[in-house]
Amino acid sequence: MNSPHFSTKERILGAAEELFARNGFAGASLRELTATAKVNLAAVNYHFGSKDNLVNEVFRRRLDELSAQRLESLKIVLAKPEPTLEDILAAFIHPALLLSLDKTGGATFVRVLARAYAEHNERLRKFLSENYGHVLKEFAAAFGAQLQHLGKEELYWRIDIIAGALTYAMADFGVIKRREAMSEKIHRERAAEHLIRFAAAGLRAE
Amino acid sequence: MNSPHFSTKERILGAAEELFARNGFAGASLRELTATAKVNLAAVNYHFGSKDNLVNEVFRRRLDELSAQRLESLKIVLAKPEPTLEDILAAFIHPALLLSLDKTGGATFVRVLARAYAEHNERLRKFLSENYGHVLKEFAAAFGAQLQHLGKEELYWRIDIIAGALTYAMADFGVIKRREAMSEKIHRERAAEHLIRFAAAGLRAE
DNA sequence: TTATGATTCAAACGTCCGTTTGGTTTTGGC
DNA sequence: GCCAAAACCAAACGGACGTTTGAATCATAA
Repeated sequence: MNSPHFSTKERILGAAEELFARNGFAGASLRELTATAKVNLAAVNYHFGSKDNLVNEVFRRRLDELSAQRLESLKIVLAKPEPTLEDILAAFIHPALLLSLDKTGGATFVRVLARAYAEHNERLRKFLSENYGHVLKEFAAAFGAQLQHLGKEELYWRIDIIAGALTYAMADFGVIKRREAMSEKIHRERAAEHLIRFAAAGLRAE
Repeated sequence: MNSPHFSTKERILGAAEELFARNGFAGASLRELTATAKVNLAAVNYHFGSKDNLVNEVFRRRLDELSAQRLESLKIVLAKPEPTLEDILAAFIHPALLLSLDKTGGATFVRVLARAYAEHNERLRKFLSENYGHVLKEFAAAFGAQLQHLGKEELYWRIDIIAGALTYAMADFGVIKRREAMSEKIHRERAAEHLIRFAAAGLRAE
């Protein structure tokens, strides 16, 4: 991860992902972070301007790709003659599943994402909303076309809850440890399937 | 909440619950906390020994009652001739639902609980496991009696996931704001119903 | 080779943190 | 009303924090 052939910026981002996942944004200090990344303490402010902005960039690095994959999957699904709710949900969930199974930090990042949810951090929310809000909007439109009886707000927060449940499910939470890394993939795929069924029922409710 | 007729300890616990929910454990400083509670800075260390221990006591105050209610509900359910998985799940989930609807800080506490999940804090986990692990154990035994084909570990982490999903669902997460406080109660009750169905299916799976 | 901009570095900045101290005030039993 | 214990308080402690500085080092194009 932090091998010397990675650039300083990349080593910082990698270490930040690890430490933010383990200790939270406030709990991870730049001193520990730069020590982990094997860079000078001043490097974070030199390359990223501030710790706050480093947090943003940690998200940007992963969410740019995740959002692109979601939108691409959505586009494919909507091209079908009669796309189902489950199809649209899969377009949203499967890219996150792939990310959580990624071996180069993606799994760690999913935990960072879950932290962001728990933190209710206003500054971070604004950043995420400004930069990735359009993805939620496109999915909301796709769901809305299938659920015309639902109000716009109602629809939005249902999608939001699904995003939260997904994040949580992928983030390896809980008190008890898993048995083997082997079944991790299968477990996550199962979780995604359950989630899709659950979310589809939730969306159709009322 | 922090009216003068509450004791210093109670005012500290109330303010701690609020600030831990809003800023996290590391993010909430004792200076802001004691200012909110309108007590002297030294009062936290005088009454609770340390900030870490204050965190423990915030949990103890609510979880003692929550655990007792869960165990009582479980006892009643197991006295029935043929208790279903849904019955047992309801015994676990309904007390948390009641807590989340409580108007004197319970709703805030549920968010603190969700933070604890996200934090992966080893010290806090140990405290929760030592003090409330027996509740999970009793429920695991009840579920196990109905699901004898499941391995013990498998069963445990399924329960754990349910606890996580419940916590998340009750914690008011998500990016989008709710419409009215009025429908809050109904929404939560619906969420609990969905959760019970979802969890029952998850437990029966495979 | 030299000049220039980008990068790294050790050191220090001021601020805020959790905690401790020592003294003052309040409380409750006699 | 007295006194010991409990509670409260202002002030200070050392340490860790994010950030800034200015000089040293590196890379690279002229």
